[in-house]
Amino acid sequence: MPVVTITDVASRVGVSVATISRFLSGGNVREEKKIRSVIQELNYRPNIAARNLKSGRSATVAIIVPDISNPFFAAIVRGAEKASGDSLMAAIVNTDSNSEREINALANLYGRVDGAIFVPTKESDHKNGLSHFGRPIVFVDRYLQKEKKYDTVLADNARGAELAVEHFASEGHTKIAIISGPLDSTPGRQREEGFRKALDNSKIGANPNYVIVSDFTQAGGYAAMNQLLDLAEPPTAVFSSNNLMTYGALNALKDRGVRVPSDISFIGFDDFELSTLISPKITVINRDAEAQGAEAMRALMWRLENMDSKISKHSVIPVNLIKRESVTIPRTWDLQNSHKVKERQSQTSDHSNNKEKVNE
Amino acid sequence: MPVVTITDVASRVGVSVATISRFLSGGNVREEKKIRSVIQELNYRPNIAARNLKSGRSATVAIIVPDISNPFFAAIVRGAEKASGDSLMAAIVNTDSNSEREINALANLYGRVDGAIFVPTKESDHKNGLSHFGRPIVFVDRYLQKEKKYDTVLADNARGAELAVEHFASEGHTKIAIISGPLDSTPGRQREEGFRKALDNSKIGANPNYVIVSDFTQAGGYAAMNQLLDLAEPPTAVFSSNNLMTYGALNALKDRGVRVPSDISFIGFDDFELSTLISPKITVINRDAEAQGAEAMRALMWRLENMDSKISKHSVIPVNLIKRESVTIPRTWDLQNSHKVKERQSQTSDHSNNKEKVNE
DNA sequence: ACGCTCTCTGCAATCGTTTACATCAAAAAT
DNA sequence: ATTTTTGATGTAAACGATTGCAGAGAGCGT
Repeated sequence: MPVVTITDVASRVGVSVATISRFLSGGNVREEKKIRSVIQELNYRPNIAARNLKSGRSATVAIIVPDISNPFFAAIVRGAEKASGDSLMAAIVNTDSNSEREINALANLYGRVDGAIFVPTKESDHKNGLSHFGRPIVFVDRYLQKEKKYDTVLADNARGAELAVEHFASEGHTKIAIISGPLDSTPGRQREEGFRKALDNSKIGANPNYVIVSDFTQAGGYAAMNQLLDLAEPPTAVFSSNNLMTYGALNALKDRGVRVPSDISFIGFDDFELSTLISPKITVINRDAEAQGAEAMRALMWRLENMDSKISKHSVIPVNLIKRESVTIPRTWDLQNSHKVKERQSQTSDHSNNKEKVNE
Repeated sequence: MPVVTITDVASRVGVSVATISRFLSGGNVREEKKIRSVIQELNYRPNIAARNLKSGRSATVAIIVPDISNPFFAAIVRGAEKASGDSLMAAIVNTDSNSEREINALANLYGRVDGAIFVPTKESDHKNGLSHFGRPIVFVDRYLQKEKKYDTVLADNARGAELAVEHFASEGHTKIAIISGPLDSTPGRQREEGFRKALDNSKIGANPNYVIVSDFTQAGGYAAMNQLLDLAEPPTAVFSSNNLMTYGALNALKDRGVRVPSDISFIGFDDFELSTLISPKITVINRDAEAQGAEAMRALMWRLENMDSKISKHSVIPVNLIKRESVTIPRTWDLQNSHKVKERQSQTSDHSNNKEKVNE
């Protein structure tokens, strides 16, 4: 099975290679019909490497995510793929939430793709890997704080946290805790900030004991929830900043025999497949992750067509509250003793060095 | 920022491009040190398209899976990526369990990758997409029955089903049902066959009413479990052929207030993240999916080095039973009435057209 | 001093496309 | 009938790397 090239097709049809090439790129040619049949007959496929070399483009983009098995990232990828249509092929790269692997991926991808959709693990600097990459990058869900020139498609994280707090508050909760993601990741930071800002606005005030900074993993959520339950005055409501920590937190609750929502109310960020299988069904903050991925792909495609544009685009995906069964009013005992929380707050608020960040 | 090519490096160092190229591919050159520093200084990166064109290889392989958000496939991918090391880059392609998208992926990948690890959705024929692809393919977890020449890395599916049946039987169950995957997918077919063979071997015999052929989705599992519960004599033990259907089946059980394991015993194929979060903890048949992915990558890499070898390799990944809390002895009532099942079996066994397949 | 091997070098062809340019026939305008 | 316009075509030069080939020194044995 010899490899068939454009030259073979040309000589078989009896025209020059230029004509075949023009046909391939949609130009008008006289022998269109014959060309079509010869291509079919010889089963000719253009050599992509040659095409890339000449054109300087690969018609491929990368989608770089920390953990593709996380349903949320999977949805982002799906949305992006759908939006890419036939014109572009998407190569998914999994970094296992490992910054080193991110840098590696960018290096490997250099020259192979025309651009990338990137979900970095941390907000901290990527040295100069990005400029070396030298191609458009759209940041989704997370971004690098120091890299202002790149397009971003983020969720309305602060608003999501706010919705959770408001919902808790409307049910009468005052002892509201957050299991936060890492503060050097965009959603972790923004949700934590939103959470505390919302508490301040509602005059409940943030209790630093009720802010546990964890790591977006199931194990982290498990440990964080235990930490909250070990407090002298455990919270009556807990907001978990992502789906994996939600799994862990619920696991901890179950292991300690704490019932949801009668003992403690719970809201998680990001809906998850089994949210309705477990009991009770979990109330969550959600956003359309597929739409977010699609928006990112559109942004990237626009950028590829407008490489020289200096303006950077920043889209925000709305969030919403899905009420299910994991939130109810606090237990009577907690209601009666809620003044204690306020006392405790005023005692502790002075050494709350987290507080500063809220006002940034 | 002009693109810097090998020529720029060569002229800067004061040698020919051939020398630079030889340095790049590890040859001995006199000016090694200077070349290194100039490359650094100019930030030269070889043009991959040019390299691919000349060499005919891309140093990239594709991993094509039906649903990357399924933790099982995610594990396969992770294992494969790990095994690939630095020499190869892996591009993941998601087909959404859609045969058309599979064909499309193969076509798009043509020329872009040196080979592929492929998890097809169905066992039925891929027309001639595979031969058009013209590069090594290793089939993992699933394969195409008509394509004998390709390497495969399958799980010991039949043995897995057998383990489940044996475990049920050892607890005294005789009314054992399977929620099977589609019979035109490898694991679906092999698990169903293993299930029935095991029942036959154990002299319990397969009851066709207890074989529900579903579709490997959560909704399918839900419907299938309901169908089983609607039987005049529901089974006392149910084996679900994959993780997604397990979710659905457990959901159905919960919605109908059927308790596991006191009312019904349950085993699922493939472990899943939340298997210990839900109550009771689910007993499963498991296999090391990462190892399976790694084995596939090794097979592919071997094949790439031995393109002309005519022998095809077929590896089988072992399975094991993870005992947790979802299996116990059947309820007394069922025990007492177990003879009824046998009556029913003999009544229905004559119109069991599924039975034939066992003896294939 | 001679030929021999050994190691490194540059030259130039090559991989399979795309595309600027010139060409040329046919259709349209005069 | 002649000029102009139109549209498709072929020629040939890229794109940026790799590699067979031949040559040039250096080292070494005789």
